[in-house]
Amino acid sequence: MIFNSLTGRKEALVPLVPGRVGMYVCGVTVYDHCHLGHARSAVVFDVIRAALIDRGYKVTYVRNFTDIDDKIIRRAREEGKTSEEIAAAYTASFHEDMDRLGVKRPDIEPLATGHIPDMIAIISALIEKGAAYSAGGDVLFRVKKFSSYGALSKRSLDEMLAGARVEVSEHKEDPLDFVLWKASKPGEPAWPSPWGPGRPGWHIECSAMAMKHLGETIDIHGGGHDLLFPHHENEIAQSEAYTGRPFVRVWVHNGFLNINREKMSKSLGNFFTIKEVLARFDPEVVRLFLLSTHYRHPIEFSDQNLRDSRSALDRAYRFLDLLERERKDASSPVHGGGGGPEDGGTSGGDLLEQVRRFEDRFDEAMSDDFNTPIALGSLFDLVRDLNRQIVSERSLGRSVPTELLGRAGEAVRRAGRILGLFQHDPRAWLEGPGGRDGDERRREVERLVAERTAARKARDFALADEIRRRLEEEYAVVLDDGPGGTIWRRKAEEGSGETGKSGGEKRGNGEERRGEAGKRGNGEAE
RNA sequence: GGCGCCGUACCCAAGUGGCUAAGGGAGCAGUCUGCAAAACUGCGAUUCAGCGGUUCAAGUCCGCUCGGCGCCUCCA
Repeated sequence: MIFNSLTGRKEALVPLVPGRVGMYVCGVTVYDHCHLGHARSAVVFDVIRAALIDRGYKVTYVRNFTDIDDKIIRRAREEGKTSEEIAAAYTASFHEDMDRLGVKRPDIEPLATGHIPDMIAIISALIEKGAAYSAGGDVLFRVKKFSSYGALSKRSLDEMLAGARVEVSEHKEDPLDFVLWKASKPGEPAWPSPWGPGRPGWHIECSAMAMKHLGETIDIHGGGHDLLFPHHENEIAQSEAYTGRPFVRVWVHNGFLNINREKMSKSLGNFFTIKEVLARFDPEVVRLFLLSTHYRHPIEFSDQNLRDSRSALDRAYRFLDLLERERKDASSPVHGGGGGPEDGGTSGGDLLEQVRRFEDRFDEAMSDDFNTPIALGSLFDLVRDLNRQIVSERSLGRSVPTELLGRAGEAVRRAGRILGLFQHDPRAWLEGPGGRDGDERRREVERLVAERTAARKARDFALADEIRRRLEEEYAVVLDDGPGGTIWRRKAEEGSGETGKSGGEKRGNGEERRGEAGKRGNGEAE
């Protein structure tokens, strides 16, 4: 089941072509670095795509770049560069962010500037059909000609007019009409067209790119909730007026990422870039955080929430590490841990049952409108259940059959592949980042641990404790004496501070606020 | 002004008519441990913003009130 913004309820996904899903998601306008709100959208649809593939669909995922637009032009002018240079730079920045977040590349990443002829073709056809008109070098869509306008955003033409915030331009026949083609001013980037040099309006590019790559009717069209109106409403109008067929079967909109209860956005200036966040938190921590709330609900960005996610992720990795160590122990002759495959016993049966139950619950959750919070809940249930089993077997002098340990680990890893989590080796994750000094640090830690083990053997606990203290203070390493020897892991480090402390103070100046300052809450209360 | 969303324990967060209100984080206590850590066990909402209503049964449906937010303009 998948929630469709158009119908307002969950529906079964019925692709146009059985077994294949065409999915288009509105990408970003490449005029600046992306903030965490953009990351949410990308991660959400990354997971949706993976869940669909897991369910056996052949998915074609298209996500565009808006690489020509007023903001890009403005930015280029400010920096004395070309629009192309700006677009290229921030496209690269976006890719870097996505790669770090483990967001897989879509199958196709079309550029608006690469589809100008397609847009012109659509616009020309719309004019012929009387759905659009040219005026003063612009081409506008005649909204009143499209009777079902407002179906997606559930508002009537009258209501929209009553809103009175619609820009009334001199060329418009009607205030609600929107631009398909925009005449360029001298010096601005321009493409030749039947209506003179100009550039595409924002909405037409998505229609053109979606239809070009996925056909006239696409199965899933997604984007942030803020795109629902007018962007997606306009896409529907122009596309359906053009083809006469339904444009999209299921509309999917992700909720906002809030900060201090407000939407994180460029125009409010209350954003943290993905790079800023990743400087303080591991990408998987960020992903877990983003997936811990259902994709349609708002999620609150805060240091505390990120730290909670880090703790939760550590718990999962500790569990995965335990599985692997148990496996080694059980198969090592030294331990002779009896847990051969035939040792199944009663607990083995329970355990297999628990793993299966987890798989079922996980799939069920993901199938129910991609309910990642429930999916994660089922995962942590499994963690608790298996930890419990392992402890109880241990107390009986036995170990859990290695096959089942492997089966459990695989189940978690499969879930992790869909969510983009648990992609690290558990020991490497727990021990902390390697890097240039990593090996050096590791050797030193190992040496101290061995030294302490010797001290413990000699029952020199004073020295052992001293070494532990040193490891914690100098290496931020915490020790864990277990039946299989001493293991160590990095202490959950405190974030380095700056970014999160302010907790979303608005950025005072910044170009984003230009002309917008005071739009809200500028102190002039009535 | 129009349309819409949200309000669940200290924090985060599922649950959308019916078993004891998932799960994570934090806290406290216990088991284990030379000491720790982890893990496990127990404690923690007789209650789901408030008030009415529908129903045999409501956190879940309806109405009102209070509080927060979003879209209507570029925005994931």
